[in-house]
Amino acid sequence: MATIYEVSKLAGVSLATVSRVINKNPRVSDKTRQKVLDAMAELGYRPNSIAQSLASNISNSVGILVSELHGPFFGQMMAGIESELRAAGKHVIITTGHSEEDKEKDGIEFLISRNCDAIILHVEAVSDAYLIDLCKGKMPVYFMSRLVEGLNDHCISLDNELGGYLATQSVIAQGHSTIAYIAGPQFKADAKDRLAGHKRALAESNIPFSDTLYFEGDFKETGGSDGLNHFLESKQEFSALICANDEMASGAITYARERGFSLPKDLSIIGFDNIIFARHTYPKLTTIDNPVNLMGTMAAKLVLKNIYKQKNMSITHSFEPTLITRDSLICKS
Amino acid sequence: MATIYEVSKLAGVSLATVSRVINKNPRVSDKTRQKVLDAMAELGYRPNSIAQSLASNISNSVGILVSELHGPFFGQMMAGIESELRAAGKHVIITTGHSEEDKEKDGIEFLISRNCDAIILHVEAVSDAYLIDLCKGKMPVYFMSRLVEGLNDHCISLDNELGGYLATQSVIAQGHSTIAYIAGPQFKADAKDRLAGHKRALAESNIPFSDTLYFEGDFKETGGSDGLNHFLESKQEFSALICANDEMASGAITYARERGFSLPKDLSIIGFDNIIFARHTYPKLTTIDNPVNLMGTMAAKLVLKNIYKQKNMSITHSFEPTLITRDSLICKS
DNA sequence: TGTTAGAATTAAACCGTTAAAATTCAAAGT
DNA sequence: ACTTTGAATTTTAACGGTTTAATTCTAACA
Repeated sequence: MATIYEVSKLAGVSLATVSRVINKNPRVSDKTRQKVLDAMAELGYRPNSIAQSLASNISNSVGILVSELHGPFFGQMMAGIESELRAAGKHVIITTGHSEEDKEKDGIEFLISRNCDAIILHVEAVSDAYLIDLCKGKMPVYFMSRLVEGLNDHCISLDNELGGYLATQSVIAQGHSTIAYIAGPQFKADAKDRLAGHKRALAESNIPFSDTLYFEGDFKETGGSDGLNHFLESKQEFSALICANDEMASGAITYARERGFSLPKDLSIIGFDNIIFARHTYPKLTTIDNPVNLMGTMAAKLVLKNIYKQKNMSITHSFEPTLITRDSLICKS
Repeated sequence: MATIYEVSKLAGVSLATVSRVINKNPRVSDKTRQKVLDAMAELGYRPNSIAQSLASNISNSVGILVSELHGPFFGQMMAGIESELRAAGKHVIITTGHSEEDKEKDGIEFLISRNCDAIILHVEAVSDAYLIDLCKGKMPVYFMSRLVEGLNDHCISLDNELGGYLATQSVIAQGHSTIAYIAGPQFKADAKDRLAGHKRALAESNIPFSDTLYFEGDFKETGGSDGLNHFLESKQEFSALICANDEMASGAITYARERGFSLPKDLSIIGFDNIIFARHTYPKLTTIDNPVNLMGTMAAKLVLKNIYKQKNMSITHSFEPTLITRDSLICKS
């Protein structure tokens, strides 16, 4: 690959001049600029962004850490961030944390060492204290789907407690009073908040929270089937099932039918997240919308505004979940 | 962030010695090594991988270009590549091409300029000629889900033609003879190959291919509903519907039910890819398995073997699709 | 014609690391 | 005691750019 040096030689100008035309610095005459441009074209020159990054301390790329690369939730999130950033000519460096503390830290270190201009994190295993400490460093850090105490400006978050409340309230509004709940892993803040919202709605209607109608799932399809199986084995009565995310709800729906249920007649089910596939279950899944794609673009806008100094960026830090009514939740018969 | 220079000063040794302990070069005495290690710990030193990359021309990261960040197909693919590479201590830089020629080229340029040690591409819009040319360059390039003429060693591919054949053959084996087909975008090689397989199976059974039972979809849910709607409007008779991927099949299933179909009785449907959600449609989707996650790990192994010189890597370049029998395809009544 | 301001350009230092060549050092061989 | 040898270490020059300060060039003005 041709270097800036070869370009400068061919064009008969200095390195600095070539650098200036690369960076669209106006302090170069049209004549000279053209000479340089021609030379670059002739050599097929392309700036080495590693070298640029080292010299200028700007990489035009922002680091992203997600828990997983697959799954509808992270897919939408990454897509939201990337499209917004890409439109502004910035690139994205993605790595994973797998919801494990060590791997999350490792991923963060990697992004920092890659000289990103900023990093956007979706971390679940790492402590608030660690994050607060991290924010004291030189690298600008932003958080997706997590509200860190005192770092509100750095967070784009969803009111998961409200979402959890909304889900349960909707179920109660349909006349259900024996309600099973499959939670997400409780070390994850969003799973915990959703459960808290569930409990608040329950309390508000004077329905006691019952341990026997509670199951901690894994946020995956198997969590839904395992949870439902658990409840069924325990011979509990319940007319509605709340799942802390749509994947578990899908698993539960499929498993319910395997166990001979007719849905939604025999059991009402509600999910959370409103993933694309939620409208392709049968019955179509009633769920709580989590505008994760939008939140992704917002996180991107946040760094565009703060780091790349773009104007006219209005930022919303906090998002509210809404109920999406479909077919899987009906009146208690 | 502390630099190697500060470490060397604190430890009282030269830059080169510090560099040697960073790189685990044995040519340094235990005593000195310890001094350096202590200094690094005290300063919280972390090598700047940008500078390392510039100096050594090795980045320990491999670039990945996918069409989209969301969607089950790419999710599985990225996850497969990443997990294998991560286990070997390598990192991944992901960017997107959005199935558009310009963006694909732009993404490739970005990855090259980032000094990746190799790049793995899932490109759809760019021509074979361009790729052949690209391979002549200095950057090692590998292709996912695409077979480029003469570049077999660089490709990890699925026999899509066979998959298409398999799907149609299975449908015919169930007694169907009026078969509608919703294809993927025909500028994509895999979509074209799947269609070719479909036609071969048809021909083999002396069933004529009918333009009126063909629809070119977009590989998304809407492609399925639009396609089915198109066939329904045209008052064609057909007892089975083949979709070139599972997302379109899901869309078709949902739409069929909206139009009052009872599935699978009124219409048999088969998909392609075997995405996670295929088992959560109702009826559960019969489909063709596309081991894209496995292919991802294989692509990673390929670069681990060729670029990072790891031993004991046995590579499979070509994968075969298999039929996954579930509930959405039944005998013609 | 001689100044001079301002624009265009260049030279040189720097970014944080690796690596080849040069140097120091200690132990072994004669 | 004096090389020889090989390991440990340092020196110095890359890597491919950016950027500041210094310099040259132009053209306008008195």
